[in-house]
Amino acid sequence: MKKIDIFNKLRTSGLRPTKQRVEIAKFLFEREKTFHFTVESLNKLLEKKTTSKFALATIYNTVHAFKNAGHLSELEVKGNKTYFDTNVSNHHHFYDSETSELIDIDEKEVVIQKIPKAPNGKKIKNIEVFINLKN
Amino acid sequence: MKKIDIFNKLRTSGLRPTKQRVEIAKFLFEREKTFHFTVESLNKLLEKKTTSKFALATIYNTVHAFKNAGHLSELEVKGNKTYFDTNVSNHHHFYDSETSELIDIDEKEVVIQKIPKAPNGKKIKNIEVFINLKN
DNA sequence: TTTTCACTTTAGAACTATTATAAACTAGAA
DNA sequence: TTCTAGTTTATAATAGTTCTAAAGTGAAAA
Ligand SMILES: [Mn+2]
Ligand SMILES: [Mn+2]
Ligand SMILES: [Zn+2]
Ligand SMILES: [Zn+2]
Repeated sequence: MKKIDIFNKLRTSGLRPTKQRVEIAKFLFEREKTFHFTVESLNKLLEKKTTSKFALATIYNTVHAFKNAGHLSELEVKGNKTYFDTNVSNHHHFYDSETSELIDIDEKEVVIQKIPKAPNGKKIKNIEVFINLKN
Repeated sequence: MKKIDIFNKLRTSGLRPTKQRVEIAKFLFEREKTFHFTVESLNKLLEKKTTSKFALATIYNTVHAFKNAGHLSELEVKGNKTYFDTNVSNHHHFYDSETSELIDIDEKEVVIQKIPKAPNGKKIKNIEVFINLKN
């Protein structure tokens, strides 16, 4: 994803392409593989990989703006920190609780044969499968 | 589960059956259906349903002691609070994010036909399925 | 261009969930 | 009954996140 695309991505989301947002967007979205992170881990990586520095509040603001724009999704992971995912399609995860490492599983790699029907007047929105790993 | 059983459950877990532990254990374990809760919700319910009062730290201590003893499991739910589950067997959940309500699904109610193999030298510990609901 | 201003960033305060501390209390062995 | 390790408790400390309001800035309008 090139700079012009980052600009468009931000603009079409109603987000002004500020210096900070562009740099964080490049870091998050210009990569081949899915990236799973917490605000803390993102902050550390940005400190390491870029010369600019960002207020922690800006990282929170930006990550939430991207999430609200549909460019990031939030993950359910044990512990008190919020995890984010650059893969916003329906997909599943391997999870290694010892290393807190998450690995994407494409939706098509998991086939479910049988599930119970949704309770009362509710419908199924989506299904998430976590495969917990050990050594 | 009767009082004597609560006493045994605590004793055999190496936990002294104190007034507080017995009362919390009765509240958590003397019920037909699975109970999903946060420390905050448990605290409020204990205030309402019992005459004794408990220091918040005691509720944290007790819940963690029960978890370490294998009487409670921890759940992965979006948000910053830690959820606990009185069902410690492998099972799945319906989840309604609007009400934060969790409903148990027995392991046998979900049949998975195909999953990818675990990465590198790792093995699959268990599989958790979350069925997200909408109205 | 320059001006203007709504939007954004920022440092720090505030807030919320959780854990640590250490003094007072207590279950239960002796 | 005495004794003590284990437990409870109030409170402080910590960690993750959100709020606040002042300073800065992108970009539309003049
Ligand atoms: Mn979490
Ligand atoms: Mn959580
Ligand atoms: Zn993912
Ligand atoms: Zn459950």
